[in-house]
Amino acid sequence: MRDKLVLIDGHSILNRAFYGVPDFTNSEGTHTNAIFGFLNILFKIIDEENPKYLCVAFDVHQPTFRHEMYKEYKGTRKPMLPELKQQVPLMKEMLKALNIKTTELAGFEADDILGTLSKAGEEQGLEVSVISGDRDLLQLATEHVKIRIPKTKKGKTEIEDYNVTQVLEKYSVTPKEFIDVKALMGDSSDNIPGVPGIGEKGATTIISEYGSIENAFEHADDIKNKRNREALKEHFDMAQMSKTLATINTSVPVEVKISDCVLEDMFNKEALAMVKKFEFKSMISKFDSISTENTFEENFKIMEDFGEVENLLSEIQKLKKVGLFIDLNNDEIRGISITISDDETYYIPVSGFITGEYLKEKLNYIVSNAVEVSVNDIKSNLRFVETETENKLFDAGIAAYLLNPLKSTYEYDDIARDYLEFEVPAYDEIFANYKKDKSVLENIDNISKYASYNSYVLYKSIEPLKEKLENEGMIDLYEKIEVPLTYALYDMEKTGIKVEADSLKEYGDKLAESIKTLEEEIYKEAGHEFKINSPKQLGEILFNEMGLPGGKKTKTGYSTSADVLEKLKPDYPFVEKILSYRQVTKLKSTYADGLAGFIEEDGRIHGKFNQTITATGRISSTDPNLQNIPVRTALGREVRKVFVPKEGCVFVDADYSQIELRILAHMSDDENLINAYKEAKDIHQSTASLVFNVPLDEVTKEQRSNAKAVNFGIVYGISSFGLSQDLSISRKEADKYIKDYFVSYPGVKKYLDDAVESAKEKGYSVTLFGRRRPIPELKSGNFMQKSFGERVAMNAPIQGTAADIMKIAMINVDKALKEQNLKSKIVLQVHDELLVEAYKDEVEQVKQILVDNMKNAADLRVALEVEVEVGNNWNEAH
DNA sequence: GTTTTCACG
DNA sequence: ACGTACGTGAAAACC
Repeated sequence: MRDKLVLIDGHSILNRAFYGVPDFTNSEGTHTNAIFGFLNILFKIIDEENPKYLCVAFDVHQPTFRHEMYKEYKGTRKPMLPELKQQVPLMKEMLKALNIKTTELAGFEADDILGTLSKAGEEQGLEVSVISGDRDLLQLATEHVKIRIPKTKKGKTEIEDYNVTQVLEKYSVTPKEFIDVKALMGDSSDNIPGVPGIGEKGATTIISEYGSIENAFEHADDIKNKRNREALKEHFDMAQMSKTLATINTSVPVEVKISDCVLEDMFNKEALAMVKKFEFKSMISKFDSISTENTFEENFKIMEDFGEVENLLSEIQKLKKVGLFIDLNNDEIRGISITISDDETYYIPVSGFITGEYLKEKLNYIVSNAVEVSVNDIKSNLRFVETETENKLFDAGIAAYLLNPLKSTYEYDDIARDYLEFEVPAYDEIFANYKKDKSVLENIDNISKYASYNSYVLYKSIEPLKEKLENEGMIDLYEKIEVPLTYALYDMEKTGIKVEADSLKEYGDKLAESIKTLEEEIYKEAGHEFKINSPKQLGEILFNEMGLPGGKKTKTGYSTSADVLEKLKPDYPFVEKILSYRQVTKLKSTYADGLAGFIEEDGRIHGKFNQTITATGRISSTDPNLQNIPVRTALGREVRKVFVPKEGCVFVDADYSQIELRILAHMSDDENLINAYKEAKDIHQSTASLVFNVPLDEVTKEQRSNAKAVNFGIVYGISSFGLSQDLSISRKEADKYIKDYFVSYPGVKKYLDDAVESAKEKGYSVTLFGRRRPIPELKSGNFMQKSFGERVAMNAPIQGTAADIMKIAMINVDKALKEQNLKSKIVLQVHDELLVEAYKDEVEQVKQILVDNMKNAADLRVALEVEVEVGNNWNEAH
């Protein structure tokens, strides 16, 4: 067997990866998609070929020899986008870390280096693979050199291979002849002019017959196609020049020797550190073999002896701070890990005399005897803690979230990397291969290692996180808002909300009937059965089989979204049935069936309210999502009727009225907007009056509704395109609305401009309470991304401030309910709405508490208004 | 696992 | 020329 040499065309593959992989950044805002794609291709190739040698060639960005001769043809290539450009040096660093040889040569293109090395490799008796996205290189294919062209589609990389036979099959010419084909047809991306008038087809025909441009020119008179014949005769000089340009130089003075390119020790510490920095989570498992060596581990102990544990914990009263991790298995305590000093970390598993109950007891002992206990998520730990925790628990997850709300997780490994400047193995590394081999999840060494790293990092992170919060002006936000809130949320989750399972079932049955009827009607009109909820099949039927007007919209085919169908509805009653079908199936699957699965034995749903998810500071709701229960249609609202207060209670529902617009009025200090609120005007009507320049009492319904859309648009970070879409008007008209709006509210205009400018300067936007949202998109060279960043800069302070205010209100409502010894409890929060399950004799007090605390949560230049209602189900109360 | 759609604020 | 309104989560279809 011949040894293998793999040669990679660096820029070409990076470029392919950049355009083939959707744009993304790590949490620092560095674009990493091209690097990710490159590595995927690299690892795939290495997996397949297991080469002995590997080398990556890059272009130097200087005029190359071949192009130097014909400078006038340079310059049509587009400049590299900054998102890609910034990845080039990082890619080279990454390769260096992987111990992969890279090479570049001033004055020559990567092609030439690859050509030279592939020839040399073949001569040394190696089997050579050249990896490039560029078909130019096909000319290099020989018996022992194959060209491999990776294609990234839909996240998967597939590689097309070309040896001599395959080139011949696909292009009907030999690799050498391929140069001549190119000389005739040209290549605009490579600045090869070719012969005007001869395209791919003509070039292939000529060369497959005559073998070369020279021979073809000699026999030019025999060429049958008149246009091609004349073109070749007239422009033979162009063809010759193009051939020079297209020919890869296979004898350039490369500095590297193939023997320098031995592939070894790729998966080392440095490379792992970079992969982690880039946050390529899926690649970390490739480094399994090295992840075992670690410096802290020696300080981690497993403590199974009852006496030892007792002894250890008896010292606890001296402790200032503790890092604590509760290890759960099926919701039961399986062990705990505590870190009590830099080199004392203990994992205590449940075994023998050490029972779950015992550990829970000790846990409470620790909390009451330590000055400060650092945990990752207070809310999820609270069910094991019965002792008073006031000001004792530090929540590293929440702190890390405030410092960067854009991350998807705030695990110990993220925290170590971001705030402690060291790397620790992540879950996937410790439990390597658990997807294939479940036993690794049971392995005590893995379990203790995981638990220990958790408590160790939690222990170490208190000061760095607090210091950072302090420096960034968010310590109050953390202490006064987020931490108290997490207790309020814990209570809400524990309380849950009662849902009538029987009524929900009936509702589901009713929907099922309706679905059946609609289905039959739809199949009848379509002429056959199909998956109505498949956009692909539906698009095919609507726009091809039935010939409805409307073109493509999505990457994959026709758009069949509601706003497209809505426009077709008046002319085609059929699509109305589709829309109904969509609505009814949605209600059934997501709500009727979906919610039923979450009703617990107490007849209540205990959903989760997540505090570290959103970019703006809102809370989110999952398992199930209780913040998107239908309200806009009558049939949807039926769902709300099954949400009921328990026996002896009613619901009291309190709603902020237009909180975001009021915040805008406050933050912009716009005179007209503030006055409108002060005079208690209908804000949309008032806006319409100003924007359309009509007296207040002459504002039409349509004008009001348009003004309402503009008001929404302002809060979202207005764009004429967005507004035009929403109102189904032209962009020009939308533009005029916006202009007129800004004339009416010049303060708002100034505020929004300032918000964008300030965010550009600082890199983040800020709410009234100091909450930050980083906006890396503002630095993008991509128009679309940058525009997105600008809209975010306008929206985030407003949406975020509203979230802050609601959080303050919740804390105070919760506190007031307790202080007044009421049994009534908050059960839901839906961004600007609070739902309280109120005992009947507490209703008046509850109403008062809600209104007072919500109104007084912030002192703005315009008053916050709260609407409060009472009902026997959520629908009635809202 | 990704894409599309749609429910809410 | 580009191609979107801001913030979420869940289900079905498809690959």
